[in-house]
Amino acid sequence: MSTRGSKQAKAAMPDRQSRESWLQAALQALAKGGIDQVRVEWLARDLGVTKGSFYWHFKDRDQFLEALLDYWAEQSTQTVIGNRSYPDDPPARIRAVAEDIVRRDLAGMDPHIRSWTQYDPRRAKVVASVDKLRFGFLRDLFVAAGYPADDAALRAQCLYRYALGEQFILARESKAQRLRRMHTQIDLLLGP
Amino acid sequence: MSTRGSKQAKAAMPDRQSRESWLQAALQALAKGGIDQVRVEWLARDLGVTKGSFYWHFKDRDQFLEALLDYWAEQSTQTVIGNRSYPDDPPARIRAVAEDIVRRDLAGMDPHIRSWTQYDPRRAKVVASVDKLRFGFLRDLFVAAGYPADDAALRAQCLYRYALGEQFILARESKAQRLRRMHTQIDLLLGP
DNA sequence: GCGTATCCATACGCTGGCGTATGGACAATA
DNA sequence: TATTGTCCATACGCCAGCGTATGGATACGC
Repeated sequence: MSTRGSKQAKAAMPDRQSRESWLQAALQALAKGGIDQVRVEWLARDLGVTKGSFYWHFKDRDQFLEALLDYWAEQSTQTVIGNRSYPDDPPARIRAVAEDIVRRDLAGMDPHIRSWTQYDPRRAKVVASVDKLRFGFLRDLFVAAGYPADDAALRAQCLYRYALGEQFILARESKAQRLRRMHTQIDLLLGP
Repeated sequence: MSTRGSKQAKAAMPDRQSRESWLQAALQALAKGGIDQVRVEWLARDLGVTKGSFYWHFKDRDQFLEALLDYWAEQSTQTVIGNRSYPDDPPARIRAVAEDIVRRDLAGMDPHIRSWTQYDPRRAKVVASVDKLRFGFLRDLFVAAGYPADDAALRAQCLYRYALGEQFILARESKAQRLRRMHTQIDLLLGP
């Protein structure tokens, strides 16, 4: 599947398939224990190969981590935006998007990402762009719901920060509880 | 100062002074770059001593990290609760506490702490207890503001998650902007 | 078949950070 | 002055994880 045809040119596609599998494995490791769980030899063991493969696909660990951050940015924006078809009614739309955020597999990754990229300007820039994109998406929803631009922005920021904070809490809760609380927050934001 | 008298017993107090300075330095390192910035020899360099001191005060790095987590828990609960004298009027009280949270030096530490302790049951337990304490404090404020227990709890949870999420955002904002947004959130929570 | 490109295995050197062993500096007490 | 206890410096062994060098395997084109 994918673009791995049989008669591809020589230096054209640098074999995305296996390259992406490394990144995927790294994301999983990152989600579990933070960035210091992303070790070349550990990922190799997870994938059932050796380091030889890694150093064929990537120059070194640093460059790999850069690629990993970009990969995360791509994943975490694509999955939130544009994927599903949401209802047209603005309030219902906001609720649907918010519920989708709660359900996301990428949920829980953010603490590790932020902890990792903080105080590294180059990396923080990538995270900031993701924030900007996700926030803009939420803001437009509030604009569509009829709030003036300033107010919509403020409400979107509140919702976004709430959603991020939700990922922090390690408490074992049912998804229903999280959804109920999320609805509480949204209902407040959809008020006057 | 403190309890470091001249005629203390032999094995009574294990010299808290210098022990705490190690923990303090570790907290600062943690705030900057996460838990993998907390390295024995790096802290020693920061403190102007050598590892010899560290291994006199602590058994090994693992035990030190346990102590560090407890130290953080102690700091981050004591600073929020009980320290200052807040106004008596419940709404004003909530605002004052929230502003205090924004101003805290410990702000920004939470992502590192959460990323570090996630998926480590023993450590997660410590963080959960801190959450419980801070949440309880906020909930009582809403109860004092006249909300029934269930509603107060829900609103406190919303506020707490919002405050945590605020620490995630790396965007360079003025403190005034953060305060204004915080007031927006609080005003919503103090509504019907 | 032969050459070439792609992808991975094996083996090795190297470094950074942990932990330990040992002794020295300093203060307090006798 | 001698002794004891507290705290730190120095020097070393050790290992995990990074990166490299090299060769083997497989598939494809000629």
